[in-house]
Amino acid sequence: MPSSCDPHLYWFPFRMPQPPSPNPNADSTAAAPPEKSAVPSAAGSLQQARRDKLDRLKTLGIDPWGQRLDGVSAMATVRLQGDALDKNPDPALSPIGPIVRVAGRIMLLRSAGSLVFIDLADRSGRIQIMLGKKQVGPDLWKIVDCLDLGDLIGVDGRLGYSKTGEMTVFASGLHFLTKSLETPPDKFHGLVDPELRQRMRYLDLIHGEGVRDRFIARSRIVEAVRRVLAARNYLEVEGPTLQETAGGAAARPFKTHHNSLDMPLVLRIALELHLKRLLVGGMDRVFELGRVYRNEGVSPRHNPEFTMLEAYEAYGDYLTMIDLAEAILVESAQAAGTPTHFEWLGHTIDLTPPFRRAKYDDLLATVTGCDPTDPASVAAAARAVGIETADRHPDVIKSDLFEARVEETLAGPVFVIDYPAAICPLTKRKPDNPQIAERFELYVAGMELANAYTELNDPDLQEQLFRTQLAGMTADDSMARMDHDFIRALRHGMPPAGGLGIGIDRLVMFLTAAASIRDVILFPIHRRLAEV
RNA sequence: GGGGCUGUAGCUCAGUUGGUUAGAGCAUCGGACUUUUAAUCCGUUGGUCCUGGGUUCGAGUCCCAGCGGCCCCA
Repeated sequence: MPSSCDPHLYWFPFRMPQPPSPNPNADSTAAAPPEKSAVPSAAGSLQQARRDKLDRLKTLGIDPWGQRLDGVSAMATVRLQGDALDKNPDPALSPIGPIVRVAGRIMLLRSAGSLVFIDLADRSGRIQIMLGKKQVGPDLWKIVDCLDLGDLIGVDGRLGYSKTGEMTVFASGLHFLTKSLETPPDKFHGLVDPELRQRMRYLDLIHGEGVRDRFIARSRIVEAVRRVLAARNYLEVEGPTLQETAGGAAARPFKTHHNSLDMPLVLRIALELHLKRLLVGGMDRVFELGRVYRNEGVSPRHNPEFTMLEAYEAYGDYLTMIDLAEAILVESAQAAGTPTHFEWLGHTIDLTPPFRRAKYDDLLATVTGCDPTDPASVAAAARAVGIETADRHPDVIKSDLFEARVEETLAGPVFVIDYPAAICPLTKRKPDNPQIAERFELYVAGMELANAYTELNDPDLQEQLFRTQLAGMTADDSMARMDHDFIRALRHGMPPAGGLGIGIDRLVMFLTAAASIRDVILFPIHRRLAEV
């Protein structure tokens, strides 16, 4: 696995979905506290063997749960040192390198008589350790006898190359750090069952190829997002996640309750309305990177909690935010090590800026052949693909048609600009055409990645649009719930502004070529396990 | 909500037309080996075949229901 040894390579090719795998009960068995069962089971005897070694360590005066160990070098650093050495395979001349100290988890363990080879892993990579009975002496050798796959150890030794040319730390010192009492997954296949991988992410991170690197990439991407915004003098803020009214998006909220205030609350579904209040408050350029919660279905592209970036810039508009979105994408891609050209979800992606820009109506006309300015023509095209048109707003029909026909054609990245106004209740209309809203969405591989507006700052129009949206809808389904305090804030004067939202999980999916949002969320939601 | 696939040892997987006591690799335990690379070789241990019904002389296998998982569609 050269990839996990290279601290600068975070990008991994699309991982094919693995076939489902057996044994949903294994998880609950493993999660249960160890029981001394009268009936010997495989799990029980495997655990017992490890507990026996734990006891042997105690007898030897070794703390099986370890202590602080200073001066540990990362595997990647040690490998760079090793690369600079003479790769002399002659055992008489090797090792010749510096003495290093490494620490990590035992991934592979090969015993050849009184010689033991270990593959030791930390976050940055792996390195081979050689322990010789003669070299470490009888006392340390008793500890070597107690080692299992999965244990954590520290090793002092000279860096060099084995007879077969493998970079190796030839151990002279051994620090036992932590005993592992559970059997690790198959050392070659690792954890395959996607459910087990997600429920036991800690194992997936240890054994799954590219898994850890993908989450490292996620961290680098978030760093890059903050870097781009900080460079533009944006201020990072934190709005409330507990709210009285869930506004800023069309989604059902999770409901909760505050005990001492005896007050029903909902979890936020968007960051928008509070960030705009901050524009009123003179914060001028603000962003929040935060979790939002939507009480909706689960799919390869949806998790009930996910991470959003929203950024608002006073005195800008949606075209300001196009530049910002493109900068964020380009910088993030560099940070994640994403190649400029790659395949994702069946689409060929070219990340070379500037990204294509296309008008909503033009795309609709090209793909469907209808006249987007003529509601009758749009409705006819919609009915042709089975969309209900009776008693529905023309813009809603247009939006459904766009989703049905155009989205899947957008390999992207492409900025779709100028949306039908009626589906954009928080967006400023074009000065010369109130039917068109100053909005863009960024599409890649048929998926919405970013969404931005010239923000509506007319309090009377905003209130009217809230009421229009509310009419004929249940509160749960409303696109925009009435938020009187927000309207009052607008009456105090919100500067003209551009606003941008990016789904961070989808951004990470895109830049690491993940097929499912569950591959980029460490602990995605799961059904509860059946009672055993 | 509809459809398809799927659940067997700690992990990864076989399991024939329904037929004796359910198998393999890894892992475990015991043995050999001071240069191994998923080490190898010899031996060993380990099972609520997801759960509950049903059909049958006989069910891991067929039927029904349920609980999970993956995918597609809405």
